[in-house]
Amino acid sequence: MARDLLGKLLVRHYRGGRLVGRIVETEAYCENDPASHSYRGKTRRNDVMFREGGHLYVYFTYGMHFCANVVTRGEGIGEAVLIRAVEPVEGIESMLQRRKPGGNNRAVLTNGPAKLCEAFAIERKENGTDLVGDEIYLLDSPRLPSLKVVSSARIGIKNGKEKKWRFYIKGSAWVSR
DNA sequence: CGACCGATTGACT
DNA sequence: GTCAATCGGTCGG
Repeated sequence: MARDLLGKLLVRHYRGGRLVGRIVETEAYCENDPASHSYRGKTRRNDVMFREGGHLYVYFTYGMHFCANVVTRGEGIGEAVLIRAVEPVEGIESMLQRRKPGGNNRAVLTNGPAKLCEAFAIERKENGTDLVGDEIYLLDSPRLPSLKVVSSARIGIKNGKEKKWRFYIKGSAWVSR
C-alpha cells in the first residue's frame, strides 16, 4: 500500500478552496512492528489505526506537530501508511500562508510529514476522517514503474530499522531531507 | 505521580 | 553537525 500510494493525489477541500498534493514519500507501519503506534494494541490515541481501511489517522508528536496516515487494513487490524511528503499541485498560495514564517517558501512547503499537515491544515479535528468522503480524499493515478520507486529504512525510528518500509519517488525534489 | 522520550522541525555552529 | 521547542503517551514505582 505504501508503495502504491506514491503518485496518487491527496485532496482537501478547505474553506472554499482546494488543496492538492502528489504523494512522493510514504512509510508503512504494520502489525508486530515495534516502530508502529499500534504495536502494543489499541489505545485512545491509536484507535483510528484499527478502523476499517480508508480512514485518516492523525497523531500529535513532539509537543507541536501533527502527522497524517492512511489506514490500510480491516476493522481490528492496526496498520497504516504515513504520508511523509507531497509535491504541491494546487492551492499553493493557501499552503504558503499557513506555513510558519521562515518555512514559508515552496521548496520546503510539504517535504515532511508535519510540514504537509501544516500546509493542508490537518490537526486533531481531522483524526478519523473518512477518506471515502468529500472533504479529504485520494485521487487515483497509474501505478509507478519500479524504476521510479526507491525503498529504504524508515526515518526517525529506533526499532525496526532493518525494514525497508520507506518509499519515495526517485529524483523527486519534494522528498523530505 | 514523576521521568523519560518521541513516525519533527527550524535555527544555529 | 548540534540543539531547543513543547506536550501527550507510556512506563516504572
